[in-house]
Amino acid sequence: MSTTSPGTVGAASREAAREASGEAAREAAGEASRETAGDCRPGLREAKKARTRRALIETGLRLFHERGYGNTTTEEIAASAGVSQRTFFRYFPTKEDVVLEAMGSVDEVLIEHFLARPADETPFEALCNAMRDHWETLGRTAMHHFKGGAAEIIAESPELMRTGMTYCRRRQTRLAEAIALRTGTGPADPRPELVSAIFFAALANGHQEWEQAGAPGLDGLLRSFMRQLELVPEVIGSDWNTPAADRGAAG
Amino acid sequence: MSTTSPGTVGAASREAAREASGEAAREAAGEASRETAGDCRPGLREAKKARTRRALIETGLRLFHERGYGNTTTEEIAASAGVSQRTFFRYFPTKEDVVLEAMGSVDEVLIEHFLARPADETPFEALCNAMRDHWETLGRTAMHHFKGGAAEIIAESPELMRTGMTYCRRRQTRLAEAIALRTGTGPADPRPELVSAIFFAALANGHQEWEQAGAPGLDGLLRSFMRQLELVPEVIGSDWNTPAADRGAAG
DNA sequence: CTGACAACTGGCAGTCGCTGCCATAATCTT
DNA sequence: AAGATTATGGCAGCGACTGCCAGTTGTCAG
Repeated sequence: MSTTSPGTVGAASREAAREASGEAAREAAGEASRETAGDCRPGLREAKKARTRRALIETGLRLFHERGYGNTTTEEIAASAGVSQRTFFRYFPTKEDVVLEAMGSVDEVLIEHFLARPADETPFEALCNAMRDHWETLGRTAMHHFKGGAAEIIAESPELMRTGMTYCRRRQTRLAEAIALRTGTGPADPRPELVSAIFFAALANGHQEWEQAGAPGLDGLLRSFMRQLELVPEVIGSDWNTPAADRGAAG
Repeated sequence: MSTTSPGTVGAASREAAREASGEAAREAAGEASRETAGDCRPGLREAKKARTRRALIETGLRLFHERGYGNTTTEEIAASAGVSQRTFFRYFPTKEDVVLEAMGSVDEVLIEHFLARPADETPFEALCNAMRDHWETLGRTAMHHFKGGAAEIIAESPELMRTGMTYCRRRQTRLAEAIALRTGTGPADPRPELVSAIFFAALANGHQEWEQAGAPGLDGLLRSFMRQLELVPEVIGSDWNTPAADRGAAG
């Protein structure tokens, strides 16, 4: 993977582990494997696990923010969270997953905005508008209180942002679920996943553009995001069939 | 020093190295640093480097194909190519780059088909059609001779295919260049990069779908690719604004 | 041809992500 | 409280990747 790579038997086991953690992420604080059905959390064990998980994420983000993602080792994160490195890797299959999971909680806010958009909007339109709504929320409220707190830390750390964008494909499924929910289609419909993939691809492009422009502030990032998103229909539709040389080079 | 870069610490240096190698890839066999300008290849040194590079790629692909990507170490590749591991990493910043570069040569064929498409087609349309042309070429000619040979090896190894798709974002720029060439726009136009990103995102989705279906043959992969690609305009355009529940849950 | 200079290479030691294994301790069950 | 589960820590180890230094090889002037 980007920062490192797998040890023993290669990529296959990694992928498996990653998916497992993906599912585990959302059942993090509940869901006994016993017959104690539903929401009742059966005990102290689960609570402790949830606490450890949260501690890992918090200290992880903090350290990433302080010394940079690449300059923070998993051992340091584990130690700062009061567990062993071995335990760290029982909670997160890879180091990136700490960032990804934090980013996931940010995505949830986006998803809420997305689901709140008027029903006459196309899924993709709703996504674009939700992005703008989301950003405003981020800029207004999140800067003040420091509760869930992932958003600001990520927003303030270009390196974290980059990590989150690099692996954005792994965030796509969660958004696809929300899209499927909104449109009412079933899990066999490939379209939600596709819109989600395109959305994130556009964001990744925007992020890259933003970095190449010298990362001119967070507003600049939003502008890049929105520009790319707005370009998508133009570029896919029949608008852009300029055979050659229309709006001059460097246009 | 074209292939390597002096890493300092952490992920940032990694990224830098990767981009450096990306540029180096295409100037692999030429370009002295002296004032001997142009195409003249000034010597034995460059030739040797090119030969080593090719050897690394060939043995790398062969070993990946034989024992799997994850079960092949960089040390084995280096040894089989007759160089040290240290030298391997002077040619390729990461192990994946071997696959990526091989895949790049496959992409070149796609790009040729793309550039050969009639001018009245939208860039995205041309891309879709080129994909189909490309695949036919792959299935017909490449299976017979074993010259450049990357295509078949990759096509026959799901693990390599997966690696290539996982990091497909790093292939996007080359394709974007071709798109810009065809449309005649300059490097400041963000649209080629965006189409390229969307194209690869759709492919990645198709690949994922294909894997989840149990990887039903290469024709199945092409079908998944094409299906996703064809869905893109439908999903982005105004066709799909089903507020809720139209074509029944479960697809 | 030769010697200075630059680029290329190998080897070593070390860091870090990540994993399997096993003994121990904590929690849950009855 | 005994026994069955499950979480944890520590250790040893693999493998990707890097910096450093010394030795080799191609290059180019004289």
